[in-house]
Amino acid sequence: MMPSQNNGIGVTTSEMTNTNQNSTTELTRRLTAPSLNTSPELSQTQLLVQDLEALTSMHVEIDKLQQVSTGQDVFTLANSQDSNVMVEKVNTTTNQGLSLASNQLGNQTILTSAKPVQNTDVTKKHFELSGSSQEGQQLAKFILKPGTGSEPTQMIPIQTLTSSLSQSGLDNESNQLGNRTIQMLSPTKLVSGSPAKQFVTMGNRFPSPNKTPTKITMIPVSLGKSPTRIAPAPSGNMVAMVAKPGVGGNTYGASSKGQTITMSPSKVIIKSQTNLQQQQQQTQHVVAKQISQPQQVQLAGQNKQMSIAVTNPNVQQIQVPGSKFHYVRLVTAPNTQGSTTVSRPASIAPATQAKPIAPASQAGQMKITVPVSQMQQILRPAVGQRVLLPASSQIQIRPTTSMPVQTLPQIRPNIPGSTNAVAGLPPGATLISGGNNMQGFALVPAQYVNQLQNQISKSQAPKADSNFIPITSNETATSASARQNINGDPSGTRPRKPCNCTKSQCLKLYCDCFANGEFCHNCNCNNCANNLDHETERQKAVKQCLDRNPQAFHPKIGKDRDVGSRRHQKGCNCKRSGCLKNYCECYEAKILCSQHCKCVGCKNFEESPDRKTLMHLADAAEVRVQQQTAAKTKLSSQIDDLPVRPVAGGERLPYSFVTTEVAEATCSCLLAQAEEAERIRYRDLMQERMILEEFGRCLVQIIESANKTKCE
DNA sequence: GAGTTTGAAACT
DNA sequence: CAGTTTCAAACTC
Repeated sequence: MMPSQNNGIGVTTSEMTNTNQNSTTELTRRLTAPSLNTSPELSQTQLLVQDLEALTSMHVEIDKLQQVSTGQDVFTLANSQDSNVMVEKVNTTTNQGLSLASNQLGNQTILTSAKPVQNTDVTKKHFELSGSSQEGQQLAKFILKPGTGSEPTQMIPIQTLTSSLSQSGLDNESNQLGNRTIQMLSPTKLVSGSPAKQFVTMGNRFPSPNKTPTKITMIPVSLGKSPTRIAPAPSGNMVAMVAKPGVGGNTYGASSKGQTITMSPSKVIIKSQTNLQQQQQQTQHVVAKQISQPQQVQLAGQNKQMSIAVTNPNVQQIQVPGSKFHYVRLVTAPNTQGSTTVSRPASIAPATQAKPIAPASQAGQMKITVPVSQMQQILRPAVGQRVLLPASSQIQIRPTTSMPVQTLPQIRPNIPGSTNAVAGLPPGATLISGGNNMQGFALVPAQYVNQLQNQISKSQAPKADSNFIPITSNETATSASARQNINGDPSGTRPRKPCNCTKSQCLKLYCDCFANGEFCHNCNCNNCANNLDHETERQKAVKQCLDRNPQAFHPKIGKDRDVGSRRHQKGCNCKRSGCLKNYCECYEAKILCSQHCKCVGCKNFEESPDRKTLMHLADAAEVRVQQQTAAKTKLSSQIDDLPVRPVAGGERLPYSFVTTEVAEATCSCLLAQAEEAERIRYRDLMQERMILEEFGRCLVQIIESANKTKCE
């Protein structure tokens, strides 16, 4: 956690080395002064830019800035007579007219230049910003303060602001990872005082899609080491705010005339109203558990769609004891290209646009649509942490290793009009009804998101639709495959067996569901608390288990590093089963006992005759099952092909041909074949095969004679 | 389906 | 850490 004194970039005002230090210092002084926002001079547009990468690639316009802040809240963006500010691409060669902070400390880089651009529109102020950054490093954040008239526009590094935050009593946590810094504000700040204090009105310009991913936040926020961003709002009087998450916090907020959205990795609060004061009363929560890095939040104007863009799926789940929510830590995406540059979605599209937010090249995006007008229907109070997911895509979700709290093995699509569509939805899922826009959507626990994104990115992102806002996913939850199914199904696709717990509330490792990090679903358990409705208890239980054994949720069957084969990590302790029954975890996992086992009378070793016998039996049984399955399939297909003959009063069904006589004749044939196979002393398998083949021939005969009958 | 056996998990 | 108890799955009848 970066101390607030460090101001996020480790640069103090006195360290600035720009050419207009005096004016910068003066502005800094004003900013940090109690009368900061009441200063007429400061009632000018100020833009806080999170990092240089954003600056060098973004194109953001903020218009209709209003006086939204008073007092010491440095997040307030004061109104300006120049109602617009535009930040454009860096141009290091034409630095002029701005007071700049320039410094570099450690791996932190700050903006080095900015200049106003010739205004073509007198209502707008343009700036060109420049700076240097080291890839993947902390970047500076600035306040842009456009001058009026001949007064030079000033730029102040964000550390000044940060410092002010601390002084103003806000919870101010910052952290950095890679090139991201996020500061946290107390959530109480979100709702206390004049609402106007806390919001920034933003315009409806958006970064060009073909530019580098934009990272502009009105207020940078950090959750742990995770970067989080809020994008400028697209239209209307947008208000953006970010606050600290936590039991009440770390909330990213944005608001427009009709809506206020506060968003965090674990919680999204959406308010819908026309009055900011009413907002506080009408807050509803969309709790996004394990949501994948909500880096960008966008809001359209009233009656328009709210957009939530979430990028970078690298999420670590954070278990917070006693917390109602599952928190996530957002971590830097592993860079597979050897570069430290963190790739980001290239654009932030206006929610009002009828175009997809992200470029088409951004495969793997998950799209979320939340028509504001239906928000009340969609968002429920924080019963659980959920995120709105499109249920129309084929989704399979698998448990991940790193997440003790996990998901169901499968989410089936919600096909509009299908009554079965809801059957496969996970616990906590909420079907969306109502407007057309919501068709095919369901609210599901957000911890499914990782896996969901994983799947989506593997297959295909849903087609671009103006009704959707993408949640980009450029990396998948890789831990999913790590958990091996102890039943020998590493794919995890096999449906999990329902548990039958009666006393443990499914909150102990006795419960397979819980032990596998899954919610109970379609189980036969009593008094189950392994679900979203008992999150607190569940969290406690998870913590308890982890306290007892940090590896409690790790797969029991792993790979032996030396041998490279699967083995039980702890080994079994069997005493009476000889490790040849499913009581034995090794045997159950179809692996041999190892030196780690403390079993007595073990027969589960390579050369064990008992084991070999069992294996043969098991193999034979398996083959038998396969053959039966194949025969059934073949038979059913032949029956399907069997033509039906119309009879008086209706159609004659195929089985009408299989009379008692025919059945008896068939049995005779089969018996004869069995005797023949026995006489030849074929192995059991072969005998079965011969009989089945004979049965097939009988069937063919039946079918042929039926056809003849039909033709006659 | 009820009752028994078994071994992992939980507890002391 | 060892002994005991609890628990739910596996197994038997």
